[in-house]
Amino acid sequence: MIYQERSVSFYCMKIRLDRLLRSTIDACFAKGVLKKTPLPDYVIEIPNNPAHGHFATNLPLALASSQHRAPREIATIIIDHLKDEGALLETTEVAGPGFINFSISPKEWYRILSAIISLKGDYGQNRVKSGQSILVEFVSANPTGPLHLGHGRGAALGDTLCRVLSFCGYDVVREFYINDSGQQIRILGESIFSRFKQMNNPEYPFPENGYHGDYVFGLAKTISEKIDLESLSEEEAIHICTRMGKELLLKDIKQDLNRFGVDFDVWYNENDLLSSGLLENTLEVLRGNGLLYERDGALWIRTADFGDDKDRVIKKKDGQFTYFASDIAYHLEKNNRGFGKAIDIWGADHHGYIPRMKAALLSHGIPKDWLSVMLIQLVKLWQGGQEIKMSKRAGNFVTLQELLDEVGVDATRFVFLTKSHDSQLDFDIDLAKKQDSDNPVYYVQYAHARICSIFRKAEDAGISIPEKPDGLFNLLSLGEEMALIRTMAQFPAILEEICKTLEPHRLTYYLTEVASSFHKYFNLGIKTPEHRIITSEKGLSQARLTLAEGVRTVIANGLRLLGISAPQRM
RNA sequence: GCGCCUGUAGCUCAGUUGGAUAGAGCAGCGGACUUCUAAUCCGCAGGCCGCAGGUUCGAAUCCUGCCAGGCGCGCCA
Repeated sequence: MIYQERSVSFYCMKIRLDRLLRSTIDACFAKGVLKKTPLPDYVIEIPNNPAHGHFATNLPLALASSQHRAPREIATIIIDHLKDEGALLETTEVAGPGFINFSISPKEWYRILSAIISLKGDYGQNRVKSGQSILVEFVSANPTGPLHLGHGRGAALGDTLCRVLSFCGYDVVREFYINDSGQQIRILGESIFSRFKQMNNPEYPFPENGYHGDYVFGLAKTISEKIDLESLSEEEAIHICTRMGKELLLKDIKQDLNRFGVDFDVWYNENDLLSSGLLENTLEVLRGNGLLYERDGALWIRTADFGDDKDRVIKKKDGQFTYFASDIAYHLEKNNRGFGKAIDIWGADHHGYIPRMKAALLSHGIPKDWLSVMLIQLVKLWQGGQEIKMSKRAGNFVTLQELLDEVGVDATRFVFLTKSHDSQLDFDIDLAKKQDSDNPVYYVQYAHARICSIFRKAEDAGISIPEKPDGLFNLLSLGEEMALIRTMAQFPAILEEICKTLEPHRLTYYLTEVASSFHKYFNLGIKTPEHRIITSEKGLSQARLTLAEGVRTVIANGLRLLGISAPQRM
């Protein structure tokens, strides 16, 4: 068995079903009841409509054209030849245009509940990817201002992706690249210095592309209190402002991220890249491979040979390197560190850089799919019914910090993770502020708190989950109970899918579904006391408590991966 | 002009590898608390899945062409 049953029981179920189908087809070929043809593409899926069973396959439909027979007829043949020796199935039926619907025997579902209970915090893990190393670079905000909404979205997305990847067995390194050299950071220094001069001379000119945010005044004040800037030459003073401004901002950035529940393993300085000679080395290698040439006084790299639209300048006429130059060196360095895969999370406005980056890597023999770039679309901010246009340079933007003050970490993370990173996100401040009971995050958290409350009640009543509850599971016979188990069973598959598609937002939707399924079940007990979790029958209560414990486990594990708290009371 | 992303209910968005009757939240209307927590549940209403073709047993999903919005296409950072 390839998969460890304890960690991926749901997949296991699907794999067993698939194996059963394949051996049945083989048997049909051997008996001559079906023509021997190559197996077509087909799926085994969970039908939308619960009346269609737990799993359905379109195999008969897919076989129809090569068999030259009606799909329903083929479906009947397959069903007639099924040899379900492991007693996996409860029912099978031909349905619709030629699907086969399967329902799995309750015994199999109980085994999954049993696994959840014993795995606890580990449920959902799988170790298939054990050892595969992966570098995730995200946020990477320039230390020229505080983090804003867009960074928050990237942080939430990257962090949760990393949590899921490592839970699924990848060896993950989280990295923040600090653009701490170059023109932008220089302008920061000039802006701070100008604000300092303006304290005494309001007429002192402000740099044309300077940073207008209020925080620059604060930096000027802080720095000038520590250093006597007047005693220095202007050049020296600007240098100090640049260095200290960057450090102070970086400290704030780290603090904000930490508060947001996001931590990095590596803070990589662009300066180190330059001072260590890595950039120079990279250029030499490129030159050695004949990938560089001079034109119009600048140095160019032949990215067009590797899929880019055109060649790119790597060193400007004035002798300065472009950002692209250090980005190439940086990504080659990532590759040299031996990662099996790299993921970059960028703002969508950088999408034009993907082909040139991949071209540069490919020119070194690094395949295009080694690097995956996830683009984050814009976050638009709404307040008072209209959009607030934000610009970092103009200094008019809402910071992550302000957002967290207003909305809180849990709700902010949840909102960011409900949308696909591919679609723009409208963040309505008014709504976010007033949201306390309507916020979807509370819906999920409430399910957790509710279960905790039931356990407190159970304790008072002297009921607890027995050491080995498995024997009681056949008391779980309500449709809602079985549906709950089936939903819980999908958790590992959801996580696996997130790793494959790099779409963490699936997790928020899934958890909402689990919570919904539980709330529905809970509400049965309001009208019908015998459907409560804690009933007059001890065995039944214990079985239902075990089920509730499973739900609590799934929600807690899921919220942990989202970086959201799972409160005991609300 | 070229490229990338998006277009699904009044609003914000999900929708698995192409599957059966396209979903959720909010907003609207009507119900359910002598409870295990009503931050919940149930029901009603709401849709030309941007438009037009094509592929096939079958399309929101894949292909082509349009339309609309966003973002890119620098020896800017």
